[in-house]
Amino acid sequence: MNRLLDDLNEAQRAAVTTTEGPLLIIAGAGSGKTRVLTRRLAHILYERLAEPYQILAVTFTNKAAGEMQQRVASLLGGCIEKLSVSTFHSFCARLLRREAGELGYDTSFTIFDDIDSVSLVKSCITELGVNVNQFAPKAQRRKISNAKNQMTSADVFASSASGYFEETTARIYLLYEKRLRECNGMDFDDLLYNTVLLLKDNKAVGERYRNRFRYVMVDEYQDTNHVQYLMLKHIIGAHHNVCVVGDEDQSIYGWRGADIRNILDFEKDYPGAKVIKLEQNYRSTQTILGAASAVIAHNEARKGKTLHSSGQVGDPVKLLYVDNAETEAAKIVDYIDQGRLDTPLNEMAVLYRTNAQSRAFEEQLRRRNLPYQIVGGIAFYQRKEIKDLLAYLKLIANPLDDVSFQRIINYPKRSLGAKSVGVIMELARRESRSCYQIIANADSYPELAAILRRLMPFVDLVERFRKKHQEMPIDLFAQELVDELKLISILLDEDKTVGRTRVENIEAFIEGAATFARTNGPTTLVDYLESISLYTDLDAYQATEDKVTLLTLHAAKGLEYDSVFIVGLEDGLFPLQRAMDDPMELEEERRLFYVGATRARKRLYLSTASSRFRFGEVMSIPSRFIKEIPEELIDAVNLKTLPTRTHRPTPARSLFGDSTTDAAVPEGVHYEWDNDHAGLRPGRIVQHPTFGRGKIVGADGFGESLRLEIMFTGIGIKKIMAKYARLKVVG
DNA sequence: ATTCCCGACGTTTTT
DNA sequence: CGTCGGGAAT
Repeated sequence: MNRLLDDLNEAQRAAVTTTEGPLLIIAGAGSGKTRVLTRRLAHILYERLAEPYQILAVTFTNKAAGEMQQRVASLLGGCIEKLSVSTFHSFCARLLRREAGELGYDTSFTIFDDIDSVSLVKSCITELGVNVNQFAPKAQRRKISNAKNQMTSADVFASSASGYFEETTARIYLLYEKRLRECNGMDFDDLLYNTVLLLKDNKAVGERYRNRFRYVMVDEYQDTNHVQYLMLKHIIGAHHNVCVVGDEDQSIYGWRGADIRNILDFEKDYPGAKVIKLEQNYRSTQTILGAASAVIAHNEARKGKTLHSSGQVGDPVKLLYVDNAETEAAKIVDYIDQGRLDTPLNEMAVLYRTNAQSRAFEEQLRRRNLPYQIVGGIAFYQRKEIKDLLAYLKLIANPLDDVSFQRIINYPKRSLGAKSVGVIMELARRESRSCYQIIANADSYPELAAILRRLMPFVDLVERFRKKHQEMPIDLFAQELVDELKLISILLDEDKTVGRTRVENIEAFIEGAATFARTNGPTTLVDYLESISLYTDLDAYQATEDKVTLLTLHAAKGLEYDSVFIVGLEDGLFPLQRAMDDPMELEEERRLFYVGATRARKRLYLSTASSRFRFGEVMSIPSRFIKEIPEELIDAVNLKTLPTRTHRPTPARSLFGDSTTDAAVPEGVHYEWDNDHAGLRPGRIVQHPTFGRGKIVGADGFGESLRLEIMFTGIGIKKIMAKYARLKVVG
């Protein structure tokens, strides 16, 4: 009677039809999760259990949200307006746009992206006169972010801080919050944090949303962090109709605060919860699934489930031993080229641990004229030229935004350097106004008399465009701004080599704005900026074009390909060095491997290089994950040339033991290197290029992560990473 | 004020 | 290796 239940297995059908009360769906890789989610949504609507606007469905990426929305629409034969399938962040942004006043923000608040946020932290650090070397803006911002993800306000953080370092972080946090508010800005974390504040503490607002949403659905629940967890708690009404879908084996965002306990403890959190496991894998061959399952079985923190493959046995996992990153790329591109005979390029993907690894593959692919696309890397909207242009738009939309102000007040050059900006900032602080508000009234401040002539054109420009922006579509607006600033010719003059691509990026930006204007009809500048802030490169990715895809393992989550190449499988790279001493982090790396391997439908290739350039040269040994795959599933190919070592050791390398300088690496799999920095132990006297002579007084960690405390004469104790410092043992 | 050069420093993954 | 920031030179 209801075709929504067609071609679903029993577990899937149960998941779709269990609509009332808390429900946990454990969805193994390739088990038809998206299908279940969309059918479930459609089922609720089809059965008239709720109106579209009464359902809240959240995912982690805009792309996933968009796809889900579309699939539900096509299941129900029409477009579903008002169905809010969105990301956590965009849902919160929309809610806050409406309710910002309740928290004392203006509704045109600006969303500070990562870069903006770090630069604000940095200026706070400078303002406090704190040593920037001791308190790196990025690290501080990370701490603030972690705090917010735990719903720890600056005040609470400050009251529990002890010791100089924590107390200083607390001061930075407090000032950062103050400045952020003055800018009428929210960072990414605030979107979630403030939403929780509202839902929790504001009776009227909380009630409104709790009454509205009759059904709540969350995808990728294993990746939710504490704030997101709280947000759900506070938005779910008395009905407790909450359905979460996830897979603890695919939790790979712990470093961003995701708390795997959310999914592990769901049944405790929501008493009476039903649990449905989807264990039938429809994607991969038995071999691939067997390899992935064998590896993940080494993890302790699991609910435990067994995936069954319905596919064929398939080819063995191919394992490549190569000399270095270049040969690795060359050989893999060989395989890609050959594979082209029966697999289209868009069905092949190269997965790596760090973005930096993409370069070698790009080179090889370009050399062979094989089309490719990279997902991720430097996000489009984070490019300098785009950020600059965006800063104009942001300042026009929000004159309180001092961060954007500082970015563009002297770009293009207006002869307003650090000194002038300093004067403006001081005035701003004194008058409790934003920088822009100060210069908009520059003539009433004698301090600005000297630079008045240089300020006026800038104010004039911003004012003219502010008046304009409601009258025209956003792309024309941006175009006029670019023309007015003469950005194109400035970019071309500025830099011969990258100027051209920057201009192209500006053009692409305007193109994107045009698309936005076309699809969203008449919108405000604020809406447009919001959509950009929450946009990621991944959202634009489509595997439809006939191109090989290069992407990180993280970015690959949720995607699938016929052939998958997981490269750089070396201890120290994958798993990363820092994860190797910590069992929890190691488990996360293992899950990452599991995610990667289960992206493959038919063929899985792994590769490991015996030496790889990373800050000078580092020898490496095959990833421990390789050994966790049953041998009978692997077809190993040794492409190493012997003898291997032809390079001369760099200064840093000479610190390592001599075992690596042996000319020939034995045939096959096993080679090791001395992980100790010979002689770098307490008591020794060392020579440092900048600090001079010093005595090692403490050591911590080993190998790559060896940290030393060295007492330098006349300087004091310094903490130094042995792998970076060019230390020489002298006594 | 701007430009250019050098050294320090860091690198995971991203909504 | 690349980026970024600081400092000196123009």
